[in-house]
Amino acid sequence: MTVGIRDVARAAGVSTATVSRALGRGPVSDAVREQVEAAVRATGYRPNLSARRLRSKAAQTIGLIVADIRNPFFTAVSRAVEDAAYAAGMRVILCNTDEDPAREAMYLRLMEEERVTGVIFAPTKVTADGLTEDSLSFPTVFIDRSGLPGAHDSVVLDNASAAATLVDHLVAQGFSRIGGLFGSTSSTARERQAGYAAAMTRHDLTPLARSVAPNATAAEAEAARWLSQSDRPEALILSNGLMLMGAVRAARTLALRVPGDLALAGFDNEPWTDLVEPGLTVIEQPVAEIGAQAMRLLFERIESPDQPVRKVTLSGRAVLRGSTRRG
Amino acid sequence: MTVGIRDVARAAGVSTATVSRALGRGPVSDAVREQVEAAVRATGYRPNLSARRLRSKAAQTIGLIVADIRNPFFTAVSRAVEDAAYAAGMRVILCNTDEDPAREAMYLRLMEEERVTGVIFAPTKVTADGLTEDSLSFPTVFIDRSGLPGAHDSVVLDNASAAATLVDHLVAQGFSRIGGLFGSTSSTARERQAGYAAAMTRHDLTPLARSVAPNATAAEAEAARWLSQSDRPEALILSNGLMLMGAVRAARTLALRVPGDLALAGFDNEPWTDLVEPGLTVIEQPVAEIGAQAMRLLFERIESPDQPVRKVTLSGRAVLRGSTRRG
DNA sequence: GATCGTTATGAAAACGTTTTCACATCCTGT
DNA sequence: ACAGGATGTGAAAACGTTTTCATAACGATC
Repeated sequence: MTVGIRDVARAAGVSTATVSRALGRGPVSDAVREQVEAAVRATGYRPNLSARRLRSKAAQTIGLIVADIRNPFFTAVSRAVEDAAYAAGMRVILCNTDEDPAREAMYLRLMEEERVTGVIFAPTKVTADGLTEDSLSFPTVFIDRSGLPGAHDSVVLDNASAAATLVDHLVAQGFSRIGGLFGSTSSTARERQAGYAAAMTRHDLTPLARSVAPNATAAEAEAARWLSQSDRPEALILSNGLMLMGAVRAARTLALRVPGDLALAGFDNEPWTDLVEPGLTVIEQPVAEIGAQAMRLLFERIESPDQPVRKVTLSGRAVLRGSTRRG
Repeated sequence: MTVGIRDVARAAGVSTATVSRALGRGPVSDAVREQVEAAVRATGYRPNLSARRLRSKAAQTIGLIVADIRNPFFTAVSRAVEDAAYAAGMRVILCNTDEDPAREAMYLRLMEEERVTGVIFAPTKVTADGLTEDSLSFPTVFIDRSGLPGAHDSVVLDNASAAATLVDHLVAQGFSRIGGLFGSTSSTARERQAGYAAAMTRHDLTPLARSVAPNATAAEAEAARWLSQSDRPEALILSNGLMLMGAVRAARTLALRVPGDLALAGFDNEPWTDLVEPGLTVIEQPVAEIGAQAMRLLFERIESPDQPVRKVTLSGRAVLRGSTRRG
C-alpha cells in the first residue's frame, strides 16, 4: 500500500541503510546514489517524518507562539521567521494564544510533546514571569516581550525610549494633558507605560495612564469612556496598532476632531495609518529585523546551549504625521 | 534522562500497555487510572508525539495552506479553522505560499510527509487546475477558491453575484465607465472578473478589466498607470482588500477625489475600510463561516471518504459606503 | 608484501509509542 | 454449579525510519 524505505531499497537493489544514507548525508557511491534516486522516483516514496524524527531525535521544527495573529505586527514577524526557518530546512508550527495564559500553557506543552528544536515566543507577562531559565525543555527566544532578567534570550524594542519620543514630540507641539492607554498583558506595554510616565515627569507633567486588554474593542470602549469625561486628555498615546485603531474609532464616535480636539499617537506603522485623515503619528517597529534576529539568536542558542543569555534591543523609528500637529 | 512511558509504567507498577490505555481510551480500572495519572505527575512524563503518530498512524493534524498571510481575510479564516481544530483535539500546521506554485508544491509534499489527517488549501489557479481527484493522498478542502469541478470539496463565495452586485450598485449611482482590476492568480479573481463582465454587458456597458498580482503594491502601480490615462475609468472595482488599499493609494497620489473623480468598490470588509474618508463600499465575506464550513466538510470527508464531492457557496454582504456615492 | 586507514555497504538494533494476542478474573443467567 | 461474555491486564510485536556495528574492498604507506 503505502511505500516505505524497504520498497525503495528493494527497487534499488540495496539495503534500507544505504537508502537512508543516500537520501541523507551518508557516504554513498555516486552510482548507488543515482540508483536510489531513480528508485525513489519510480516508487513515489515519501519519507515518514514521524518515523524519521522518532529515530533521529531531530525534529527540525521550530514553534512560533504569538499573542494575536490578527495583529499585523505579529503576522509580519511571522513571515520573517518562516522565511528564515525554511531557508534553514526547518518547519514552523505557528500558534496563537489570544493573550490567554491557559492557551500559552497548552501550546508550551504541545511544544514539549513535539520535541521541537526551539521556540520563539511572545508571552504574556504572567506567563513570562513564571518562566525561569530551566522551566522550558527547549531553547527559547522571547520576542517583542521579555521575562525574568537573564532567563531567556530575547529581542525587543527599546520601548521606554520609543514612548518617550512620542511624549517629547507631543510636548514640543504644545500639548500638555497627554494621556496614555496601554495594554495590560505584556511586559512591553508596561515598559511603554513606564517610559511614558518618566518622560511626562521629566516635562513636569502629570502622567495619566490607563491599561486595558490590548485589542481594538477594549481600547475603543475605554477611550470612549475616558474621552467623554469633562477633563479629557487633549492627546492620547496608544501602545499598539490595534489599540490605536480603537482610539480612532472612539474619536469618530464622539465627533472629536483630530488633532484639533484630540491628538493621537501610537505604535506600529500599519498600512492604514497613513490612509486615514489625518495620518497617524506612530513608532515604526523593524518587524522583519525582529524576526530575523530572533531566528539568529535561536540558532546560536541551539548551537551552543550554555552561552550567556542575550538580549537584543532594537530602536523604533518615529513617523510623524498630522494626528499630532498642533492646530 | 528523558522520561518515557516505561518509566511511568515502572512508577505506577503496571505495564506500558496499561499506561497507554489509561492515557488514551482503553478499558482500565479506575484505581489503575489514578495510579497512572499520579505516576505521570510524579515523573513529569510528556508523550512523544512522533512515536505516537508513527505507531497509531493518526497524525491528529490538519494542514492549512493559505496564499497570503498578510491578507486579513486569510488570518481571519485561519482563526476560525484553528479554533475548530483545537476543539476537535487536532493540531494545525499553517503554511503561507505567497501565491507561488513552487511553494505550494513544497508544502503539499510536506503534508504528505507529515501524513496529515487532512488539508485546507487556498490554491493558485495553476496548481488547482493540475490537481485531480486522486492526486492528493489526503482529504482536502479548497477554500476561497475552487479547482477542477468535482475534484475536491470546497467552500467559496458566490463571486460572480458579488461582483455583479457592485456593478449594479455603481450603475444605479449613475456611473458607466466602470473598470475592474482583478487578481491574476486565483479562480476566485477570475470568477469575480467574469461576474463583473457579465453584469456590465447586461447593462449595455463595455467591460474594462485588467488583472495583476493580488497584492497592494502591484495593484497600486497598475491603478496609477490606468488612472493616469486620459480615458480613465470613473469607477474602479478591486478584487480583494489588499488591492483596494493599493487603489486608494493610487487615487491619493494622483490627487483624485473619491468619489467625485473616482468611485471605488472592492472586496473584504477590513477594519480600516470605514476609517478612511470616504468609507469604502465593499463586499463583506463571512470569514468565520468560511473557516467553520471548511472544517465541517473536512471532518465529514475524513469520516466518509467516498461520499460525493461537495461545494458550499456562501453569499457576500454588500456594505455600501461613501466611496460609491454619486457626487 | 603486510599493515593500515578510508570508504562503501548490509544486518540488526534502536527510537517510544500503540496495538494485538493471550489469558485471567469477574459477573450473569440458566 | 457451570457456560459464556465482559472486562482488565501484560508480553511482545509492530510502526518506518536512522544509527551502530561489523565487514569487505581498496589504496596508500612502510
